[in-house]
Amino acid sequence: MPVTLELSHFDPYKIMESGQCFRMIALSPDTYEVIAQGKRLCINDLGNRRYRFDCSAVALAARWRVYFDLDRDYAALLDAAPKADAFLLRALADGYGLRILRQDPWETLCGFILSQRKHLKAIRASMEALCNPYGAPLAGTARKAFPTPERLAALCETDLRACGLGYRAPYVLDAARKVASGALDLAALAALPDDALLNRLMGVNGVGIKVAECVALFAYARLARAPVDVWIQRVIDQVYGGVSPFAGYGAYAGVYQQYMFMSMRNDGYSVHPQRIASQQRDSH
DNA sequence: GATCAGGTTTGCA
DNA sequence: TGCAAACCTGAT
Repeated sequence: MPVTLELSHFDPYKIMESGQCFRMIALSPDTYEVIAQGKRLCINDLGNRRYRFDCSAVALAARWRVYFDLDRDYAALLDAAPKADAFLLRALADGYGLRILRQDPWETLCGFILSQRKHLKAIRASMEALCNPYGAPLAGTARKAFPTPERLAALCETDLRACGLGYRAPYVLDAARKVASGALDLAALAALPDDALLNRLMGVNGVGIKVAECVALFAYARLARAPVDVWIQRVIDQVYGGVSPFAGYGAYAGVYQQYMFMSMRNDGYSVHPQRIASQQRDSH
C-alpha cells in the first residue's frame, strides 16, 4: 500500500543533511529511512521528482504530509526573499528541495540539547545511543523509536552518561523530568507566542537561546525564528559585515536561515567571496 | 597528543 | 551587560 507522489521542492537527501533532524538515514543512494513520532517510514526516490512513500494514504495524510510540511507553497515562500540579497539568493538556489520539518517537540528538544559542541555525525550517534537501550522496538528495522520522557525520567544521570552524552546527561534528564511530570507541557506550548515559547523552553537546564530557537523552528514551525549558531554567525560576520540580516527577512527568516546554514557549511564563504561581495555592492 | 566541535552555565569584572 | 573558562566525548 505504498503511495507514490510527484513533489516539487522536496529533496530528502538535503533534508537529511541539513542538520534539522537526526534520525533520517540513507539505506541506499535512493532510499531513505526516517524514524519519527514512533513510526518508521521509507522513501524511495524514483527520479523525475517522483517519490514512493512506504506507508498508507491515511498515514501519509495524517502524519507525513505534516512532518515534511508538504502542503506549504515553497515556490511562493522562496520567491518572497529579498531580490537584492545575493548570498541569500544563491543559497536558496543551491538548496532547492530543502524543507523545514515539523517534528515532535520532545525528540527535537532532546536532539538539540545533545547537539551542543557536536558534529552532525556525532549528534546522530548520540541519538541512536539513547534510543537503542531505551526506545520502543519498531517493525521492519533494528532501530528503535525515540524514548518517551517517562522512560528517560526514570533513569539517573549515570545511565545517560553510559550512552555517551557527557555533560549533556543532566540536561536531558532535567528535560525528561519536567516533561514527564507535566511541569513542562510541550503540546500546550504550541498555543504560545514565540517569545513565551522560547522562555518556557529555556526553563530547561542546558537549553539556551540557540537550542530553544531550533526547537521553535523545527518542531513548532515558527518559521520566523532564525537560530544563530557558529555557522550562521560566520555568515553574519563574513557576508553581512557583522550585521544580522535576519530581522529584515520577515515571516520566513528561519527558512532562509536554514538554506544559508547549508550553503555556508557545504561551500563556505571562501568559495566565491569576491563574486558575492561585488553582487552585494551592486545591489545597494 | 593537542585541538576543536551546530552551546550553556557559571563566575567575575 | 560582557567576556572567559569549563564542560564530556569523539573526530581530525
